[in-house]
Amino acid sequence: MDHQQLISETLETWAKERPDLNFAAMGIGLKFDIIATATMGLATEEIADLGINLGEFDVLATLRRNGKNGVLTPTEIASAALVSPSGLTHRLTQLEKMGHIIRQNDPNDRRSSLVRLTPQGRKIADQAIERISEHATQQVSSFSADEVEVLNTALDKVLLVISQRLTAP
Amino acid sequence: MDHQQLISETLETWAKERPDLNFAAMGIGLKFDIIATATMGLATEEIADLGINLGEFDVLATLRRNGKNGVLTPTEIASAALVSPSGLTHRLTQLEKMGHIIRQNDPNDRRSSLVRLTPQGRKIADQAIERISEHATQQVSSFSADEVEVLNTALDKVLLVISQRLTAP
DNA sequence: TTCAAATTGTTTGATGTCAAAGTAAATCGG
DNA sequence: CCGATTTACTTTGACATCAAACAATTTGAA
Repeated sequence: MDHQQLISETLETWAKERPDLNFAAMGIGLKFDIIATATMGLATEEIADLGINLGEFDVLATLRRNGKNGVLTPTEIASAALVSPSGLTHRLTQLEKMGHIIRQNDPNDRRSSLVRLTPQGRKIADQAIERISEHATQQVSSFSADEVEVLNTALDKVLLVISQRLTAP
Repeated sequence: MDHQQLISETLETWAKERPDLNFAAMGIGLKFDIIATATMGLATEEIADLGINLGEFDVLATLRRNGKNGVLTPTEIASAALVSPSGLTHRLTQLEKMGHIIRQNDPNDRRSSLVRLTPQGRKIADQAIERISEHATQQVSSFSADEVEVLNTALDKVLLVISQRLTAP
């Protein structure tokens, strides 16, 4: 069964069982979830042969993006990549094994460390971002510029609601 | 840092480092991911005190929705809940421990089994769907009916692209 | 100065998921 | 009718993630 059909059938049967509730908004949430899961799954496949997953790419990308020397502390990476400290430790360990990053001592703060992108890691990051950006572009290639604009605006509005809800629970 | 800001900063720095690539579409993908993750996280919190997570709710909901007797086979549930067979087995085991479902032998096919919602499980499912539908409604409460319509249309279009891409890899 | 509090990164333990192998039973082709 | 294939579910092993506990270090206030 098709995803669209699955969602509409879900909403219809719920409406029949619980006519006292309103399910219109829930459909939007379901769609977000299915779209995000599928999109991330496809992106993961795009870079699988580079030997990294999407989380590891996110770390490389954060280092690659951050300018001249490609050096950041784990704390800086974690907040940019929206990952827990323990999750980041694991990613860094994997990336270091692969030779994509190295961990050095921070001369100014011995609690901390400096994560440095290696030339090899930089190369992988560049290959991955090419594929991922192209894949994303292709995914909305059937949209007009106006439609992309409308979609972005709507997404921004949802993001705003979420940010408010997260900061003021 | 705010999610919106994080995304726009990411896109801007990428554009500076790789002016040869187009990142407009990638921003949409990032937004989908962040929205879906946050939405599912909030929904999980909504039902946490019922003792179930979102995956387990999905199983209860599938049974609850499916009409008169609340009985389905694991295969039927798995395809409706978009979960792997092994993942479903684990969810059913947990739900059975809690007394929300029971597994019975299928008299017609001894390979199969019948998963039945208990009265207690039905009660939990009803409480959960109330909270989740209300939470979803609240999340888009700042949207006009027109805006909801526009958003749904855009999401449907993305879903269509994804379905095509998944069925024809 | 000194010691309590905060910060940084890692370790540990638990969870939820999947892919692949495994077991059991039904079905289908010759 | 019987062996091979398919189907249905479970088990196993691996993985990514998180929260909480931890160790090392810095900061800041008395």
